[in-house]
Amino acid sequence: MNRKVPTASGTTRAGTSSARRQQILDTATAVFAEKGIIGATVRDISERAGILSGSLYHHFASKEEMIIDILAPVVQSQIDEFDRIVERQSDPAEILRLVIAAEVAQSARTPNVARILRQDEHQISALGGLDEVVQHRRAIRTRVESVITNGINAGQFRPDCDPRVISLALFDLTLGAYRHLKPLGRYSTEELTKQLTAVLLNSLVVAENPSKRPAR
Amino acid sequence: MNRKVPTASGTTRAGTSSARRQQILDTATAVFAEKGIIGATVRDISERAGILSGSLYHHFASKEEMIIDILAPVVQSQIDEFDRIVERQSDPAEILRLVIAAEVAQSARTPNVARILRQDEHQISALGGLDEVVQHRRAIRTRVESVITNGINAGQFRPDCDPRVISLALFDLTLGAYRHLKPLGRYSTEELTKQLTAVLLNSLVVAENPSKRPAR
Amino acid sequence: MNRKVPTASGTTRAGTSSARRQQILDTATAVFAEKGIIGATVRDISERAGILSGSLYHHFASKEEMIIDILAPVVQSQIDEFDRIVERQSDPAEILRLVIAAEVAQSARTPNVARILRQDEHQISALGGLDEVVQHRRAIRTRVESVITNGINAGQFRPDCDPRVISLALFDLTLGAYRHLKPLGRYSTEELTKQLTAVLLNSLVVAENPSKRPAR
Amino acid sequence: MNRKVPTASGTTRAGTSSARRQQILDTATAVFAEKGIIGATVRDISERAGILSGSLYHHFASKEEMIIDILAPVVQSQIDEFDRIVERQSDPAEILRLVIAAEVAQSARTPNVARILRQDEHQISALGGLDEVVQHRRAIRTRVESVITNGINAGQFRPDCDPRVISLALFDLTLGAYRHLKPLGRYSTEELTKQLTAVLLNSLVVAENPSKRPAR
DNA sequence: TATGAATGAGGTTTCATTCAT
DNA sequence: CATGAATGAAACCTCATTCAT
Repeated sequence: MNRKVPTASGTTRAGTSSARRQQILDTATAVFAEKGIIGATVRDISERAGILSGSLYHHFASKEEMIIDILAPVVQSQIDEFDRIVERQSDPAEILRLVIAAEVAQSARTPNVARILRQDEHQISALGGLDEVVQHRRAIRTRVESVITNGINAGQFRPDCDPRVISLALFDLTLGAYRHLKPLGRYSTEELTKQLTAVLLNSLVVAENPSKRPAR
Repeated sequence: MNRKVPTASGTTRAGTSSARRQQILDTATAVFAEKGIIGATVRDISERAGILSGSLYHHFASKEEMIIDILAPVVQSQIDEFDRIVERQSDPAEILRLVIAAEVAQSARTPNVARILRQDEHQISALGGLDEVVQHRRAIRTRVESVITNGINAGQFRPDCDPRVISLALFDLTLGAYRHLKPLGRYSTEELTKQLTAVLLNSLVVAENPSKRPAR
Repeated sequence: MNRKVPTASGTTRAGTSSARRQQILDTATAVFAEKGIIGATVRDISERAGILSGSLYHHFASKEEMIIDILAPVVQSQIDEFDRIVERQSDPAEILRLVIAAEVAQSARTPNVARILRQDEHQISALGGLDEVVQHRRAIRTRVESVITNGINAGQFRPDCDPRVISLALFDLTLGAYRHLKPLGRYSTEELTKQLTAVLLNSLVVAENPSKRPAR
Repeated sequence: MNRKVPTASGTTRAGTSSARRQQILDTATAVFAEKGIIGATVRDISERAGILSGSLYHHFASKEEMIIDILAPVVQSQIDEFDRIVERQSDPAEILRLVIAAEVAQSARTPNVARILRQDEHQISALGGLDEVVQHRRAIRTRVESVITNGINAGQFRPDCDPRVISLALFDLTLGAYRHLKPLGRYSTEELTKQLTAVLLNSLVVAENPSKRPAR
């Protein structure tokens, strides 16, 4: 029981990770995205999963556990991705470019989770038991700030840009990416990445000479 | 906060706009901002207002009415402001600059409302009875999109920028402005406006020649 | 609001101590005694009180609070009584006599509470939030043990009596007193006290001479 | 524990008395004693038995059947023992002495069952299907009362002792015996029997002359 | 206007029990 | 015999709202 299933992260918890469980989790993700973490009732989820509400508790200890199991792997993978990026790259501009690409890709892969993270930021903070998730997200933001600061100190980024403002902007914009992406929107991941990279980096990188304008 | 706007709609019902009513509304705004529209209970608000929960209903017909009375005037004033701007200005870049400034100023004036609009976007859409507010906000966004399209058509903005992306980005960033502003943050309204204008316009405006780079 | 009503102890809590509250509390005491702390549902209580189950929560924060508010004053008064006794008396036999009388009197005054304390000892220990009550009861028992030990050391009580056994016996018997008392049973408080005193003290007191046999 | 008594009734249904069944029953007894009949869930028991909760129902038709199968044999053996005693003895004092000894011995043999009988008296009465057990226990008490009455009528016991009080006291004290017994407590069965006999009989037997005091 | 009691619908959760595999 | 998924009733509790005083 509870063999470590590759849930895209090491977040396997109490509940068994059966196929049914994952199926319910997917349903729940959609419902949470549609109605919000609080607005979505356990009955909403169970009905859509073709189950009685009490039966959910065979798979999950609580509504909160469902939410954690939905969000934690994604946030963890964001951190992992970030780690991989800064491991391979040292150029601040390049790092930011890759971070934006990664975040947009994540939004494309798990749009419902992105929507939840964006819409229910408040409830997530207040939920208790999601402290880990919240802290992880804060951790990434802080590290992106550092990257920007490094870029400024290296003379590569404009000194009049506040790293905190830019960092928050980066996540504000990439988190909302799901609104533009297929199938709902008209953009592919790559095209949207280009757009957002342009918005965020053009304002940041010092234009040494016209031929080297960073984003097109 | 919340100068007596014509209430933007016929939503004013039972309660006349007494001083007490406004005082409760201010308290409610703070509580909604802190706990979210759903998370904040009528009792939370009444306790903070030094009143019993039942007594709130002498001033407001429902929790929903409170929310409407909090949000509608602000959103209406955003529209009015926008109207005033496009009335006086025709240059797209200049319009965007002024819109950004206006939005940031609004965030500075009513930070709690900004926080509510940002955090509870979802509940606001789903609440029913706030359709007006929701439509107003959508209306502004559409009109900003038009302005950007005009700029592109006029050759002033880059053709590879999607007006919808930029428009959403503009509101994403300005709505979150309250996080940087005093008294919580370190920025004055003007300084933050400069930062955000840089982020948004640098990527947009065609750099005809170096001496004309739009934002510093 | 919440003026300190003389609840027979200092246990006034969050909920207002209105007349209605006390009335509900009395009803609840009867229901708890009949069906047991767990067996009695919030609906059982509210129905008998002529109220909807949700309305109980206007008066009490939780079922647990009800239980605490029922038990704590009685247990506290037991402690107070015990304090008063040992203040005035130093003779161990006399103390025990008075303790037995006090416990029986308590059982007569609040038979339902006695029944709850006796029947739901287990749930009370496990409930959490009743630690105070549980510890109080344990405290009295320990102090009665000391009194018995003193009696033994003074040569007044038989040395082959275990204070712990006698102490537990004393509370076992007096707690069950409500079963014999009017109106349910056939005994008055005084008569039953006599009976139980006989049972407990005859075995304890060293019979110095026939004319001084302790209980009749 | 629980020698294969003829089950005292026709309650044995689905499960044959396999070794596994008895093993689960022992586990259940411990859990019921620890958490109480209601507090102990079927899952608690099954977990401790290393089984899934649903699988319990291959051995028992219901939770109630488990309880019956735990309690009935013990209560039945108490009755049998009592029968054996009154068969051989006619002296009321001697009968009581032997009854006390038998009850304490039972408490020593099956302390968990004793604890259940003592703690969950209420739930047992209310459970339905345990009527037999309840009636058995009541039957013994009534018969002990008769013995005491006989003793009074014979001039052997004090006339001012109420048989009902003494009878209840006897079972109150012996049922609680498990609290004093090894391995938890410090007493052997014999020593505790002596103590309790002293408490109960000293108050009862008419002291004809000092040399004949009944209990030491 | 304010109070305080009450409503009633609905929320999350628990748990004994059933049953196909 | 055991599993694991599911059931369904019922438990405790929340909360926006109403209303007599």
